[in-house]
Amino acid sequence: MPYKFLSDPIRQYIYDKQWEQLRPIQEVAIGKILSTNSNYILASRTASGKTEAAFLPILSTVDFSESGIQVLYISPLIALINDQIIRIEELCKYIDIPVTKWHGEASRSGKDRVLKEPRGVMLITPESLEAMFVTKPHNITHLFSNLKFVIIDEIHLFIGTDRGIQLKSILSRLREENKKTFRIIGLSATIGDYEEAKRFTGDEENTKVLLDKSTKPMTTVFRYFREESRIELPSKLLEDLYWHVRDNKTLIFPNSRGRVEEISVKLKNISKKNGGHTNFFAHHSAVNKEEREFVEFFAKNSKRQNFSISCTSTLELGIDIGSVDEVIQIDASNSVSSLIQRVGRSGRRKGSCSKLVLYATTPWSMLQSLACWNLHRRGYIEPTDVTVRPYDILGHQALSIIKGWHGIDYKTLVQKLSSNFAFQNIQKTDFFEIIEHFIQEDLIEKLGNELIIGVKGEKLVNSSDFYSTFAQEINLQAIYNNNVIGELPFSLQVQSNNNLFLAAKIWKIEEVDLKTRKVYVIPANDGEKPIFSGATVNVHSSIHREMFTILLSKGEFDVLDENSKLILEDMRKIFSKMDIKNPISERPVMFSKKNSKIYIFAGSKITSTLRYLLSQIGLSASINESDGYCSIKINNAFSVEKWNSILALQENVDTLLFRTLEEKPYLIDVFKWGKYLPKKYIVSLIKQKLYDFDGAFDFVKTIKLKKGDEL
DNA sequence: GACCTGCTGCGGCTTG
Repeated sequence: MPYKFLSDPIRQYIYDKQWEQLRPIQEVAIGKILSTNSNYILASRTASGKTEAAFLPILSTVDFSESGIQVLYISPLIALINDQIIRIEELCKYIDIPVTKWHGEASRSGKDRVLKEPRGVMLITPESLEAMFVTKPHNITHLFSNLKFVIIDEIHLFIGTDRGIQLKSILSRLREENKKTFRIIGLSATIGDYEEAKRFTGDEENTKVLLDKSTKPMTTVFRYFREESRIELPSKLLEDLYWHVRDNKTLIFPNSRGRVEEISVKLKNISKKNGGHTNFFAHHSAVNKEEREFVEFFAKNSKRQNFSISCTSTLELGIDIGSVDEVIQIDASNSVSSLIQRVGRSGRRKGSCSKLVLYATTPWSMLQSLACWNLHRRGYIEPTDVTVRPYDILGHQALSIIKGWHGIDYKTLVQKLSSNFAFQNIQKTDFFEIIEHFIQEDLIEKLGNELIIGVKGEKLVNSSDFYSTFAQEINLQAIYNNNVIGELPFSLQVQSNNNLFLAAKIWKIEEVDLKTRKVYVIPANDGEKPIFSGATVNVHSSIHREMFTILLSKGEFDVLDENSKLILEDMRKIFSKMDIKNPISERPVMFSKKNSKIYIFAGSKITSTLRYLLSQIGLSASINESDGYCSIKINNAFSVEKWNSILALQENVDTLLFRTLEEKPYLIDVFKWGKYLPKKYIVSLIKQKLYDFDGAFDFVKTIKLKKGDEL
């Protein structure tokens, strides 16, 4: 019984909380964290008590009479820090240690207090740590040279991503500041690749995964309403949805900000006609922050009142909005991980179960939704793509180190970069090449053996934009009566006298001021959803493969409504004619004298790589939206010879990409920190991040194309 | 088809 190994004050906390027993992940984590010196990844479902599983043993074992911050909690979101600090402060009262939040919106006074007397626990974002390394490196030593534990919340968001590589580098730099090693505890409900998660600590050997695979019972319903137009949702779907949400607390996830607005405004209108409540909200990145916080507050504190929040992934993570009765997904989620996080927002109360409603408006979206749900049911979570050689973040961190040190010896910099575990797969010769290029480009200046920030580099490192790995989207601010409602993108839609939805309300645009990037609006009664533009969607190969498998199998799904069943039956009928015996090694191809269509079912990355390769052998190829992005259409006759000739490109991929970069120089803008690198590293980043050439060539080599129907 | 996340320093202002 690990409970007895906890310190007295922590046991008192548990007693006062009237917990009858510890959760499974807590039992295991307490035992392991207290009895070993390993790093741990705590993987268990949402609302299973992971935060306490980490903090209870850590607060039991750390000697807080020593000076310095000893426990550092790192979160990807400010909102999460603001929620967690309440729970953590309550816990820390029992051992009488201070808890400080440190992020861009945290108070100056709290920061000043902890700088005067560094002690206890700190909650921080990766960017705030980066900023401290760049502008106040003495504070890093002052605060963090006696760290015992680093806790990383929602660690799946960091694994393999740019932001995660930056955090890895920061952890590596923190290790340098500490004579004794600190331990790392990562928390997540959706880890798809445990080996990669272990590598995140920089000490794979000494990192263990504590996994609680148990799930909450979940009820699922599929609903199908065929789309009537490309722009608006079917009115019958909205009617059906309304009767579903009116007497519940619900979250609705429609995958795009425009749809979020459409749904919240239209549901509110339907509710008005039927005399229902008016608590229909919109929550996404372009809704003003105060409004979003109001919506979160409303959800958390509404005991009796029902509500319906239409939202994007802003409400996917652990921000505390309490529990909702039902989670509704409109058209398929693009990952299993995302679906799990969303479902986890319902049924959080003890004894209740998660309720999920999956609406679809096209056959392919229904199929993708079914595939995600089926993979989740089998306990599968897709791994995230990992950038193995992150040259761009390397360049960024080189600038960060030089700036923080106010100049550094050339050799010392290379030594620091090559011992940094975030860059362990990058060759030493590449460090030199990148630094030399930065010197040529005036990002770095060389004075003898000393490197300082160059003229052009100063502009970069002195901007607040330097601390993050992701780019800021530039929008227009929508203003009514001196209040900011939210943001609208630059588009033809944003013109005087146009009416648009924003923040679940309808507005008429009175004036657009492009200079100050402001749009002045007044309330209106009718309008349309705003059009936002976004990044490319990345659907993992496992989802496409599962879709194909479902199409070729005969298994029935009780969760489908009658319409969905008929749709699936129709799709299966078409594919049954294609003579595919093995969904793993065969794909259908359909062609006529003029056109052809190849079903890929191998994920977005391989599909777009194949499309690129086909265009490079002179074929006009496009990814087919009407097949759920699972097929490629070619405006030429198909021949096996042509298809196989793709393989001849295998040795020339770099040359092709160099040429593409020349033709389309704007492509490098995709990489916020990559655009300053020598061309060959940009080409490498394209290969690592945008495409999957190995996967594509492997597809051509191993997949047998079988002739299906004529087009 | 089209998610999300973060931020210093400084000048200049107001307020106690």
